[in-house]
Amino acid sequence: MPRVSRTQAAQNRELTVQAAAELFRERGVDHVSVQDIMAAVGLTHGGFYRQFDSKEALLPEAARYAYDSMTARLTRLDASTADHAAAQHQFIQSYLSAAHRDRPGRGCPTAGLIQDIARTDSAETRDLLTSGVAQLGEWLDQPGGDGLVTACTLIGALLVSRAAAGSPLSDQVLERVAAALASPD
Amino acid sequence: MPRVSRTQAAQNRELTVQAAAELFRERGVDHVSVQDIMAAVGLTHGGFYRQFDSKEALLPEAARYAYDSMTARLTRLDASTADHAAAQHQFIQSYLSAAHRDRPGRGCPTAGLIQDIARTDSAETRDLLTSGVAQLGEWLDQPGGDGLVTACTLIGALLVSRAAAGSPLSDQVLERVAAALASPD
DNA sequence: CAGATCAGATGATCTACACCATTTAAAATA
DNA sequence: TATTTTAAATGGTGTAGATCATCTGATCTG
Repeated sequence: MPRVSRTQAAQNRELTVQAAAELFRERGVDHVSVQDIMAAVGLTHGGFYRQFDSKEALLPEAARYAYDSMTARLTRLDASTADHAAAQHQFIQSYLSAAHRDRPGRGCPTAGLIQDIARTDSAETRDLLTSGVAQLGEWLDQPGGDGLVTACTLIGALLVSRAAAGSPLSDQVLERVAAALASPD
Repeated sequence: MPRVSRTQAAQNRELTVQAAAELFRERGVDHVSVQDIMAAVGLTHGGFYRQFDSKEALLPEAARYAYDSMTARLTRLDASTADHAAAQHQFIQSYLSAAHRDRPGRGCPTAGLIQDIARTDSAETRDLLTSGVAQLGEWLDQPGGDGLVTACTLIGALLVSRAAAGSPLSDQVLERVAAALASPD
């Protein structure tokens, strides 16, 4: 059924970006077809190219959406906890949870998109990762240690845990990194 | 020119695995064609399927080769330094170097293959990563801190640095993580 | 050294997908 | 309501690349 209201069309576009943001993080850009994305929204692949220039052009938009979600999450955490240190602690706990490991689609944009961003030509997309990591690093900063280093540790641990999924090491990594980040060293 | 001596054929097979190990780490399995691999060895794509069942089947062999190289490197480092702590220090320095960032093809197998291994169905391949990370973690162990955590930090930092290549953050990450791992905290 | 073997070359097939030209009809507008 | 827009569907086209059937001739075996 062709033609939908303007607002509906705009919403469809928005939903397409969101679906891409989820699927890209889950499977990686290469393992998601335009059909997959459109099917996730309940549309057919044909209309895609009226809204976007190419599948590649969707990556920056998807990345922006994912990073915006992360920023919103950090803000929400600060609002709902006693102090920033408590927010940091809670973030680290959930970042290193099995749930986060097993659900990359709604998880950390950096962890989910890092490889696709590493090989994209789009400077815009690369900038999104760069500022996202910098922002997270600052948010994680604390008297005792460099937040940027903490961010790298979290990202590395999550990626290793995902790649090792199924083996005992996968859980061990999450536990031991959480323990190390909790103790003052 | 068809038909080559047995030893030549065996060497060709070996070279194919090595080329795949390099190309896979550089570009990721999806961005390397069977032709690319065979061309790197100086052969045509046709003969590939006499030696290997599929491109997928090459991943475990390539991963094994890459991890063996890493193990050899660690052993060599221990042999060429005063004590293990010195070897660890030197490893960390070179791991976090711009050269390592810019040359994934010969670099850390975990950093290079982590996404492809995360997606593969091959338990054998996943086991290679698992034991590789565990081994590196033990090798990096020290009185002050958990080597597995250090390994995650290194891997995360390298991946972030690669994805951010070109921006100042890319160098910053390497420097600040190196500084953090050098100081006792 | 004759016959069997098989590494590697050639060329083709088959599939998956990105991308696009065209159509349709509902919504927007006048 | 008549006209104009345009979102989305349909149905391709073109290409890349994995896989394989077949051929060739050098190497290996007896």
